[in-house]
Amino acid sequence: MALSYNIVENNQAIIERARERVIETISQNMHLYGVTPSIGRLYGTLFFNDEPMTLDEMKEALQMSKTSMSTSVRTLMDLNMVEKVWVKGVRKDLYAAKKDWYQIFFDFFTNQWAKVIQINTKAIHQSMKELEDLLSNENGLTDEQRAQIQLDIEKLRYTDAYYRWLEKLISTFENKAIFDFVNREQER
Amino acid sequence: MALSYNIVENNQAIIERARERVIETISQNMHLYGVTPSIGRLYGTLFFNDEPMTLDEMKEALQMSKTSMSTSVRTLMDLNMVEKVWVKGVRKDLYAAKKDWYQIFFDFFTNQWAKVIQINTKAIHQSMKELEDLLSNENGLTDEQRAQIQLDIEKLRYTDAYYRWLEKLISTFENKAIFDFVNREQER
DNA sequence: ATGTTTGTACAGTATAAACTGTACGTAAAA
DNA sequence: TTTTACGTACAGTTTATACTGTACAAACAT
Repeated sequence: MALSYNIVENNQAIIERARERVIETISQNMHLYGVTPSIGRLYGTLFFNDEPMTLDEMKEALQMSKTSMSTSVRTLMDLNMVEKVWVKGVRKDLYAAKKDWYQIFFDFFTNQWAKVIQINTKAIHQSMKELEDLLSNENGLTDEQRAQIQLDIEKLRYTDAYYRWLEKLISTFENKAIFDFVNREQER
Repeated sequence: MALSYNIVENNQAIIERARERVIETISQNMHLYGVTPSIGRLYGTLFFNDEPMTLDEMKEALQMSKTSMSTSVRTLMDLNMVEKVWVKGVRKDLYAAKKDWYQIFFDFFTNQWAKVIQINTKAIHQSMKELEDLLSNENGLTDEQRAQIQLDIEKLRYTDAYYRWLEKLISTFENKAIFDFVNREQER
C-alpha cells in the first residue's frame, strides 16, 4: 500500500526542521572560527548534504548570489572545512564539507593561530633586540629609562615563552599526540 | 654631568617605538579572540602601562572617545583580560591588564568555547531526539526517508562525541592539567 | 574556429559594526 | 543640600564589511 502523500510530506518537514536547527546553531556559533553566520550556514548545509554541491545548488539552497557562494566556499576551503571534489563528466565545480571536526579544530590552530604566533614572535624579538642593544650600547640613559627598559624586556620575554608553549601545544594537535592525553572515546 | 636632552629624548623614542611595534601587532592579531584592533590596542597599551589607567588616560593615549574606552574596557573585562583596580582616594575607575596570558587563553576556552559547545550540544540533542522518535514511532516513512534519518543521526552522534572530547580538552585547560602534558618551561 | 557555460574580479549597494557626542543617573565632594 | 565629576545609555554618524549584479576570462562543447 502506498504511503499517504501528506504523511510523507509531514515527516520530511520534521527531518528538515531537525537539520535546520543544527545548521542554524552552527552558523550562529562559527564566529569562533572567524566566519560569518552566512558562511557557517553554508558549511552546515554542505555538512548535511550527502552529495557534493555546485555553486548553483548552494545559491539555490541559501537563496543568495552565486558570487557570495563563490567567495564563501573559498573561505571555507582556506579553513580546510571544505574540499573540491572531482567527478568525471561533471563540468561544474563540486564542493563537499570536510567532516572530520577534530581535524578542522586542529587545522584552525596550525594555520590561523600559528600564523599569528609567528607574526607576534617576530615583532617581540625585534623589539627585544632593540631594547637590549639600547641597554648595552647606550650610556645616555636615565635611571628611570633603564628601569623601564628592564621591565619591558621582562614582559617581552614572558610573552615569548608563552608563544613557545603555545607552539608546543599546537604541535600536539598537529601530530595528534593530544589524543594520548585527552582520549577520543568511542561514540556510543 | 647631566645627560643631553636630545639623547634622552631620542632614547625615549626608541623605547616607545619598541613598545608600539608589539602593541600594534597584538592589536592586529587579537581577532582570534574575537575583538577589534582598537580593543586589542587598548589591551596592549594597558599591558605595557605599569600603572592602572583611567578612562581619560586611555582616551588620551589612544585618541579616542571616552565612550569607546568605556565599552572597550568592558569587553576586555568580559574576556578576563582586564580587571578593575581599587585604589583608595582615587575617584576614577582604574583598570589594569591581566598579564597571565596562559590564563587568558584558558579563560577564552572555558568561557567562549564552552558556551558555544553548550548551545550546539543542546540543538544536537534536540534534533537527535526528534529523529529517533520519528524512526521508532512513525511507520509512515519511505525507505529513502528511513535511510536519510539514519545518516543524519549518525552525523549528530559524531558531532556530539566531538563536543564531549572538546569539553574534556577544555577541562584540562581549566584545571591546568594540560601543563602536565605540555610543559611550561622556564623563560631563559 | 565559434558558441556556451562556469567561476570570479570588480564596482556598486546594502547592511552591520564601530565610534562619537550629548545627556543623564549616580556618587563623591563641598 | 548643592555642586561637581564620573561612567555609561542612547541616538546619530561614520566607517567597514557583507552581499549583489554585471561583465569578462578561461574552459569546455560543438
